Amino acid sequence: MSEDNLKSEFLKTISERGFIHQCTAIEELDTQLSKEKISAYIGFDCTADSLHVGSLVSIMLLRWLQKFGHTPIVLMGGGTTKIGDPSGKDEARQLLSSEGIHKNMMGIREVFTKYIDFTDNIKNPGFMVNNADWLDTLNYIGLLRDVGRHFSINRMLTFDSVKLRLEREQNLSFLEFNYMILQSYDFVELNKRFDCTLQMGGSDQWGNIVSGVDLGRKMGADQLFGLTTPLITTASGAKMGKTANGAVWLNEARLSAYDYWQFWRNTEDNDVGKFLKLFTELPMSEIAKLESLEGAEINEAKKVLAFEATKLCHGEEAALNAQKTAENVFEKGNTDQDLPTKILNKEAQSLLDILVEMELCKSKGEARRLVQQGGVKLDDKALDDTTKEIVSSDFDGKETIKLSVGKKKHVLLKKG
RNA sequence: GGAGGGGUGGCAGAGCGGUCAAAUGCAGCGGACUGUAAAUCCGCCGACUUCGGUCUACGUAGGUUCGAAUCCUACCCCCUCCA
Repeated sequence: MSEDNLKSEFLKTISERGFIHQCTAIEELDTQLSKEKISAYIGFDCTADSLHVGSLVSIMLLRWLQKFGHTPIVLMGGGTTKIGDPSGKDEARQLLSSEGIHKNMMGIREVFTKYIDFTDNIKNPGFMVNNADWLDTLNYIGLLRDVGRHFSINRMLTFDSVKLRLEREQNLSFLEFNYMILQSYDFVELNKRFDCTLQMGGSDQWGNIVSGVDLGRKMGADQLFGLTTPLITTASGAKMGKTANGAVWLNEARLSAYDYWQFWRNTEDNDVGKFLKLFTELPMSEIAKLESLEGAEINEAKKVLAFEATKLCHGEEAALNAQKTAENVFEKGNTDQDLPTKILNKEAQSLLDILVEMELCKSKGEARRLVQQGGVKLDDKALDDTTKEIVSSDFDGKETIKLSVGKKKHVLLKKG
């Protein structure tokens, strides 16, 4: 079970970069991986039309897999999303319609094309499959006889996903109880169809994955393997992936490249090394150097992290732009054309309205409070008048002025 | 089917006729200190407001009362035990 003397390049790399939490039969898997190229998959829910950084560990894992010549399979949970995974959830999720699921799948696909090569130009192109393709047409009796008989209720009750619900006195519907069976079946089906022998996923998926491995053995599939990634938390213990504005999405429409860059730039000191290993492809030697920076110097490492992570997600150009904008705004205190801009068409426009409209505040009450507390600045001068209107004299002859909330949220105002 | 317990703000969890826009903790936001970090301290944290107030909220719908998150009735949902 040791991770120290791995032979395969893939496992060696992901191990030293901190991707491995648990793994079944790691030695056999290592042997297989060093002998031949395999196919491996990770399943993704279609509960939203984009993915956020919470899934980024999995995405990077598939990327590494492809880099080492193996074939990454992205399994879209078009079928299982209709069920809802109870793992890690206190309450049953709302069920989604087929149309909603389809729309979400399209959005997620877009995110993946940035990390995985799906084109035929290489010998191991990745591909996406939708488990609705086989789950939708399953026959109940058939499933029970072929698959259901291999599952022990006694055993299922011991899995965390189920146990927690029971212990916390939260309802667990039969529908959700079946999720594990379907996910296990997915694995066997993927093995049959594409010779897929490895399922990866987050540590919360361990139970589901192990079930799949078991089911494979019982149903006479090839030997299957499972590998999970650790749950990534920040050094202060919070689940990573939240910012002022909510989840950190991976598509531009949901979160701009600039905000994405900012998210990484604001990493806690103690996380920089960990994040560089997981979310960039920089060589380990370079990461070690960056990691050893101390005090204010570690900000340089954070910039590298932000640039590399943004480059992967939004491209090099967007990453450079974000970096330049940030330098202008934070280090030089200037304004920058790349900030979100609001064009003022009216002679005088209420400050509170602008704050809400530009999503700097959720309500006018909040905006008012913010002004009273000195959190709103116009060209770095704090405002204290809640009835203020922006008029042309505020521009002081300039084309644009900068409106800020707190230290990190900035917006440009422009005369219309 | 029977008996009991319960549904309160993003979450957890008090309140059990007026002093309740609802204690406390967590999360979040602003300020101070800094390095766009962490920790710490201070302030805020339903909506609207001409800052006097107004409105909407304690599962849903009615009722009692001058007054209800708090009492009554019905319904919905959840939990536990029994069958």
